[in-house]
Amino acid sequence: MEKFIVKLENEMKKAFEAAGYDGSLGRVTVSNRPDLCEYQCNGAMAGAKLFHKAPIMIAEDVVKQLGESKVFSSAEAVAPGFINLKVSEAFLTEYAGEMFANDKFGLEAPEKQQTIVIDYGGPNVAKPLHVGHLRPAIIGESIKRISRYAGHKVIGDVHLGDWGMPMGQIITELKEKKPELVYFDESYTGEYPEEPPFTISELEEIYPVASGKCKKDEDYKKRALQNTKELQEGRRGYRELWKQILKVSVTDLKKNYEKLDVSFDLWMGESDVDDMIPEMVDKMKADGFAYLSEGALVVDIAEESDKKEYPPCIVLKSDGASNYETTDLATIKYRENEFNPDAILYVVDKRQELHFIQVFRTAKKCGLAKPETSLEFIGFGTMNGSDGTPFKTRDGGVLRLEYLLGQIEDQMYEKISENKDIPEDEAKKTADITALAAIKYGDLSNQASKDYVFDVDRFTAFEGDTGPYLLYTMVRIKSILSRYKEQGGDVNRDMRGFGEVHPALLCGVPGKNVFRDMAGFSQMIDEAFTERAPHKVCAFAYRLANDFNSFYHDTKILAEPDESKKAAYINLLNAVLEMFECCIGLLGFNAPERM
RNA sequence: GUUUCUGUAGCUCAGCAGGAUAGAGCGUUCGCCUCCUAAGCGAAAGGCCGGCGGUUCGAAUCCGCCCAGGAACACCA
Repeated sequence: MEKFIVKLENEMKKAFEAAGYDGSLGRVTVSNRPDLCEYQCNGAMAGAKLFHKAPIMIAEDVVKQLGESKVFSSAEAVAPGFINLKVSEAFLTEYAGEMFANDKFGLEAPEKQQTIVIDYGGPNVAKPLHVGHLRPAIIGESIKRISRYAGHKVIGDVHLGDWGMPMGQIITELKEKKPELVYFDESYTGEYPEEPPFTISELEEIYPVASGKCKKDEDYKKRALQNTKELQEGRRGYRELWKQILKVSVTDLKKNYEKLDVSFDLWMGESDVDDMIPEMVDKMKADGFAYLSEGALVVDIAEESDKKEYPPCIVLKSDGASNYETTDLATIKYRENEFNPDAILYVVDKRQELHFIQVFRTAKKCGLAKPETSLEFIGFGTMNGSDGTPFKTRDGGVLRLEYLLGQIEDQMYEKISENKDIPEDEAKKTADITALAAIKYGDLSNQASKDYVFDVDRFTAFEGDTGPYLLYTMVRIKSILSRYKEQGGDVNRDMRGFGEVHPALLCGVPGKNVFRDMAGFSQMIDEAFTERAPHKVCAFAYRLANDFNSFYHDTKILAEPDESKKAAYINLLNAVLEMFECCIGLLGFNAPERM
């Protein structure tokens, strides 16, 4: 079904054309002067030059045509040429009825369903998730959900860092510590044990040790490089050991992502495309794109329109080994072969932009990606502490994600248990839900590309424009609905009832605002999807919550003596709640029953 | 140095296919719980939208030049 604003625009277009002007002038926007009108059209001013006429005259001509309009209850021309509009309640009601009778609140399926691969997360195996992994997980997950809701086929890939030097380092350290392990016996030909030779916490300890030794000890580093090479070349024991590293690590990562309510369709990594590399590289050479420069195999990516010099893309290092660019290129090729996507989105730290420019250009130039595939870099900004510098623990180390999460959950728990008399296990559960909402909303309500300040105190304060505020609004609705049910009311009402909505719902300004907010839903989804902008969902939900809370404040719902009016209110509550559920679902969190 | 991003209220941020009086939240001040959860609602104070020019009837928004801060700039991912 057509978007609400489009319906308004169509009405304006007709009026412009009937008055003898260009219909394209009839663009309608939500008013920036709510004291004067609900919607506005500034087309008369834009048309002044075109038609050599004073804007106010054009506006008046158009307004005259709207006299009979069923869409607008009022339209006036205001100096210097604004057209101020209010929608008719009948029209709004009709739209709302239709909206709730349709799936997804009347959101139209896309003209063409796209296949979109989203690459987000990007954790390294054998290393715990830390605060740096929070943003890609939250933003990527939300973009994935929004894109899917918009009607597209979406594949989320965690894209593990599971290949290369760190793996060799771990093997080296393990060999030093436990040389007796069967994995290191080159003459061994039997089956390898099922049980991993380490736990996740042991594994997590090994890597920093190995990495530290590499920096100090040249000889150790050489061995690590050698072991990396042997792993990549397929030494049997190393491969088996590596599989164990992967297994233990992925199990742990899944557990952690699950806590964040973040999930991936694919758990692939850099290693998965390793065997595609030789062929890919050979072809790049044969086609004349890749050549040796300073020992490394590179592809030039400079373009005429460039304002600065771009270094070439290094496809193979001078020792012949692959690097980050190599696996990313092969991964593009893999995704093209496997999914034939319309777009591949990379939700990664914005500091990696140059790398992705290199990879994208190389992929297009060498035909790894088809020309029409949209390769998009969605860079997010740094998460800073309240002092404005990158988020660190007090002693300067990286903060593990689970500690951060736990810390916020604990604070939430305290707050909840001091406010309300709730059983302990429910309080704990509610605290976890609320903490996640606070973190996710706090992140997503800012534009992804900007750096943002992660202020634990501000998030746990949860007043104002926060996730918990949304949840609180929802909980209030749920509370009324359950009471209504206790009193014998029918809560599972049919939303089609809005077709004959009770006039009482719209007569007050707050009620009408709630309806107008909801009517903008499909427009908002459209923008959030095309602009990859979850913060639009936040802004929408926050506005709806504000307007709903005003309505809530001056409407006594359960105390309403007129039963039909009360039923209409309940209908509205159901509708608003449903829309909230949808919005927070797109943002990646849930609401508790009570808080 | 080059390129690039950012600069909006004391703080954290929206707004940027140009439009009326630049919006929120926090914080500050003042109201509102005999009433469905006050994690709420209502109101006030607080701004030469980094600076200077330009385009335009009209600029936070578009263009140019400055200033300040961040980031990236070939074999780490």
